[in-house]
Amino acid sequence: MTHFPHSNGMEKQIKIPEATIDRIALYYRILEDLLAQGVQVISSQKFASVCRINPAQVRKDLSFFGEFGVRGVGYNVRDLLMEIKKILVSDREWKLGIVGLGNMGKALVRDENFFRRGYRFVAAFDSDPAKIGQEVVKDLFIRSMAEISLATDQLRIEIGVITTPPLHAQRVADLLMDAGIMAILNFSAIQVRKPDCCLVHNVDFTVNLDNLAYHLKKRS
Amino acid sequence: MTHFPHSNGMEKQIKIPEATIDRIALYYRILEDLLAQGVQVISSQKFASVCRINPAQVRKDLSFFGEFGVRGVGYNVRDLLMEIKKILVSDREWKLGIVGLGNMGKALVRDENFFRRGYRFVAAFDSDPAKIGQEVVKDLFIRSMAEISLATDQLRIEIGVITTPPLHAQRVADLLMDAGIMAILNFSAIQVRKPDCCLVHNVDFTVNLDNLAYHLKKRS
DNA sequence: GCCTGTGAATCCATTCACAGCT
DNA sequence: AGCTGTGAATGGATTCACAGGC
Repeated sequence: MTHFPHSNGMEKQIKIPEATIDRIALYYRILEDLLAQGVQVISSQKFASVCRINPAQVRKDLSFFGEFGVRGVGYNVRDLLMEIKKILVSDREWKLGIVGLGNMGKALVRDENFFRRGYRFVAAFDSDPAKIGQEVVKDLFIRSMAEISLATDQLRIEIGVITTPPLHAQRVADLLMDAGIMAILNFSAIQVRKPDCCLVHNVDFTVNLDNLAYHLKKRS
Repeated sequence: MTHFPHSNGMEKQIKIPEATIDRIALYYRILEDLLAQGVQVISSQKFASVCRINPAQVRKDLSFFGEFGVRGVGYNVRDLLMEIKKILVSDREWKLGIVGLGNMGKALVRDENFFRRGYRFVAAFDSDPAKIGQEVVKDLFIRSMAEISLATDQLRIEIGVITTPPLHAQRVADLLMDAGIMAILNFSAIQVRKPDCCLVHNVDFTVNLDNLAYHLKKRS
């Protein structure tokens, strides 16, 4: 939750809002587009209008991490992209292990967005004996659940992705955490119990739909 | 953003936090579990500990919509479930149309969670001529993009789901909005431009991964 | 005694507004 | 003149703490 701004070591720690991290990830994606379009320099004003947020928000978000702009000018798109890459630790690959190769699991490992952003599925596990040994995508063979512990260690898996039915999810999460994994992206519709040291993000699209439905109804 | 609490009409409008709506959706899922486990009554204290949030938060969230508990006792699980069902408008079906039947699109229409929560995919569209006519799931045949407008109207589609590549996403969103759709769940990695009247939720798992990666790094 | 419902207090995030640099 | 970086002000959301009811 805290950070040494400007990376020169000894200042007081500053709390960085969680929302800022997520927006920075968004900025990264939009800066990529701008660069592809040949934009070299952009003001917080213009950039914010592309992102559909407040210009001061952009400047404040970036200011948590350093001073990346030029007064009177704006931000160099390529440079800012590189800075954000460092902030988000997107300047290296992250190794993922996925458990549960049903429709959703398969869709995720085949989704090239993960690869493009530096996320590599290096292992896949399923409890269905019929699936074990299947090559779900080039060079990725489905392993048994019993292999989770060893493979996590040997392949240095850093983030676990759970796409099993809810009933198995807690057991799978425990296996992953026992194997030393500190971060989990959980697509199963349960709240995973976990120690404070482990990070878990839950993804449930039907919650998004409930939210949309609520607002649709309210407007009508 | 506003609501008439207790549903008797003429009180001043109260702003309901967006986060409250999302938590209410979470409560709904957890109450289903509790009911399945045979729990009949639960205090905000116990319920909050299951949800891993603050008890006052639970009570405050619910209080925006009415008084559902009994002082000195707690909340009746079945009754609260029914009340939340009404709040979230989960007491009826919602019709979805999906555009883009790649890996992710197919995984979504085959995911039984949507069905269980009352969300029905009633139409599927893709631009690939080879896919048109395919039965992607029982009774759901892929249509051409040209049919979006007519089908949306005839089938009374209420929410659009976009699972196309980013390049097509804006065009698809425009088609859906032109056809009168007021809510979109967008899985493509772009920020959709839209009028204020239309609701759009963006889903990008790689943003979740970026967030996890950031925190993993910071801790190490 | 126990637990809900809620105003008040606190905490956090966003936006304003301007000093400071180019 | 133009735009960043940031303290101060505002606006929201969460939590506290207790009055009120079972």
